[in-house]
Amino acid sequence: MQNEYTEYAKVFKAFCDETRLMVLSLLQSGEKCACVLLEKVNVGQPTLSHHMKILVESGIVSARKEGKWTHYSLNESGCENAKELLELITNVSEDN
Amino acid sequence: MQNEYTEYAKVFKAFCDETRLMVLSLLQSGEKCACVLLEKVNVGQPTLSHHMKILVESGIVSARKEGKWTHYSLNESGCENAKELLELITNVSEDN
DNA sequence: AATACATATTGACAAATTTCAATATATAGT
DNA sequence: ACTATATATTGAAATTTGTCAATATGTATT
Repeated sequence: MQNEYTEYAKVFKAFCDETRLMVLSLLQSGEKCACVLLEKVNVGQPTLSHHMKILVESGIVSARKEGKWTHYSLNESGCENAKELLELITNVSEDN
Repeated sequence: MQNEYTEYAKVFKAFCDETRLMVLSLLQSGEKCACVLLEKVNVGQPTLSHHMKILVESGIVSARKEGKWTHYSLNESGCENAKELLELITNVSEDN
């Protein structure tokens, strides 16, 4: 294939791994640095880094570098976009 | 792991494959039988059947058997549930 | 500049997912 | 009962994803 849905799927992939969901849940209470996330989540540092990359690339999470640290936070417009996509794909059309 | 997020992830997995997104999009205009979906989607019959199983088990789609045919449709409460989960996981908490 | 620390990248392996061919099941029509 | 049709299941191959160990990069501190 390789169509519009490929792009949509990429967004939803952000949400279909339990480690990523856990990270998102941690970010709901505000920006967190990678080292804090690492303490809470049960994976090694390179694995977390990999998941953060997926979250950032899907637009759901923002990264802010500050000295040695990387601070992550929910990207509100990215989250909005995900919600809109979900609406788009699940809403029943009027003229059924 | 194996926690609440495992269950959430299962719901989002329904949306993270482009074939499944295409099927969902087809179902937006109303119930369709598997044979109709098969014509539109670029995978073989066993593969479609596999995807439909995932969609049904995630609660996003309902199946209705009628004679030889299986008719699939969007399950509105399942879709609602998915939207609520997405809210739940992306909403920034007040007391940030 | 040397060291320590935080994070990212690479490469390899393991596990999960997608796919198909072959086959099974179930129903309808003859 | 036989045949045709629609869908499901099984088993295997191919692909993708998640994981870790090792290493690289980049920043701060001494």
